[in-house]
Amino acid sequence: MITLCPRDSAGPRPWSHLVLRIAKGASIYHEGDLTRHWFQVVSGTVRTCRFLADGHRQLTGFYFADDVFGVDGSNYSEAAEAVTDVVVRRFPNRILEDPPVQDMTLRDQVLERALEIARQSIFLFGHKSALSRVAAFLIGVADRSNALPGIQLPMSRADIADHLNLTLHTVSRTISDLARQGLITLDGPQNARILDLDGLRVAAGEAGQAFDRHSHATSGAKRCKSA
Amino acid sequence: MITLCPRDSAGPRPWSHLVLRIAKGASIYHEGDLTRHWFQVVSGTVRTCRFLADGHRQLTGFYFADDVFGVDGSNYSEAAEAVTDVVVRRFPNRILEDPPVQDMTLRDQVLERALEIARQSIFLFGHKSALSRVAAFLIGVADRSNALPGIQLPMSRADIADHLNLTLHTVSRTISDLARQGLITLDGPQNARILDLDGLRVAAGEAGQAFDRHSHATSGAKRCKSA
DNA sequence: CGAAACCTTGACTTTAATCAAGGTACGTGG
DNA sequence: CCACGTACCTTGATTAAAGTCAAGGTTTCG
Repeated sequence: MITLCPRDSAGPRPWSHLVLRIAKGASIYHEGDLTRHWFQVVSGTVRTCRFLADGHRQLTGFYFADDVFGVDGSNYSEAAEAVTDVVVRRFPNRILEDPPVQDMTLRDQVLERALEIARQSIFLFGHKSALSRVAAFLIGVADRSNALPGIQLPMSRADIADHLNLTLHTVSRTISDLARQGLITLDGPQNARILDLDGLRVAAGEAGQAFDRHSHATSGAKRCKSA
Repeated sequence: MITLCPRDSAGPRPWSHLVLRIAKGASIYHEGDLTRHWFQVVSGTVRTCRFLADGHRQLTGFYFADDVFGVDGSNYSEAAEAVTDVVVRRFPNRILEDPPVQDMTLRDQVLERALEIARQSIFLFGHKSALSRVAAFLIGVADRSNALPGIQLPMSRADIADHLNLTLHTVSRTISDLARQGLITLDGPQNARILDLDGLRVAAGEAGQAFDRHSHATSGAKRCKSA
């Protein structure tokens, strides 16, 4: 976890930031806006999204407590919106651009975290079926919260669908299926609990137990001729 | 573009690196290996990939001349393989970890570029149909090469398929369709040319001409309550 | 208490995957 | 130089999966 709050640090130069409250559904910034700030979630859930010409919406990420978002080039390549009522810390972009004081690694930490989150999103799309994609999503959300085996799903089915490139119908059906199979249990639409994590991993195609990743004689990929 | 080659710089501390030649199909590093180095493509094409438990292969990116790859945490989260015969520069990871000399921005530049490439991969998956996904892929490859309107496709149809989460059949059919529609023309499987870029953008669902991205009254996203 | 927003499920349609066959280009060895 | 084998690409027919259309249920909030 990245510790960004200057209140808790003994460093010589506290970073000034604003704490903002944003209502559920409100926009935090738009795609194309100048990147004057970046943000860290204090509480609640944020989504980043883009709109395609055909009207489709793509959710590129969900951000929970302590997650950082809004790190981008000169203009935001995606919008950010509040999934729930949200409290965020807003940092001026400048503190990422300042010459290093002694914590030159701040920008690096933030970039690394952003890259890690982006890679997780990419990995989601390696999953072929709706079942495996939803299962992988649930595992991912569970991993990032500290309430295991509980899973909080503050976002709507439509949000999940636009994140996984499925329809809300398929998402709903698939979650119901997972519950029917006994891998999870639902206590209302926003509140799930994992009953069988290994089973869920198998459903996600990510191996529940031991798995030799070198055993795949997949077409074309000649292995072990390392440089 | 990131200028990394110390030979061309007047800086006081040239970064030592090895130039490596890697044969087509050979592995450069494996998923899980310690990240002792990162790389920059000199010539040829590299792919990064992961294997899922069900045997599926996921290609998380293609890297062309000047692109940087292999920037990761303590262990590589994906393997890298040579799509063609390849020449790369290999840099010791250490030079990213050194305390800043005066070019403290090197790591930042590399991370930013990696993040940008990762985001482009994510955006690919915002596309619903096989047609729009393939079209977006072709545009992306064309953008990154400087041979417009030509498109070099050094990777196989299977590679493209595993990158777009489609089958090689669907990729092949879709490329044929695009040619039949007159948006591109093929001169052998690895060599395409864009005939109608706007048409291709429309096929990709990314708007060929003017497009008001604020006109979408998409469900749930209340806009313009900016913080 | 009524309306709105969201979730679930069923019936049918569309899309891409699978199964299958054949074609083309390239490299190797006779 | 040609014949063969291999790897890769294309296309057609069929099947499976997800999308679409439609209806009804639940929760929340005014």
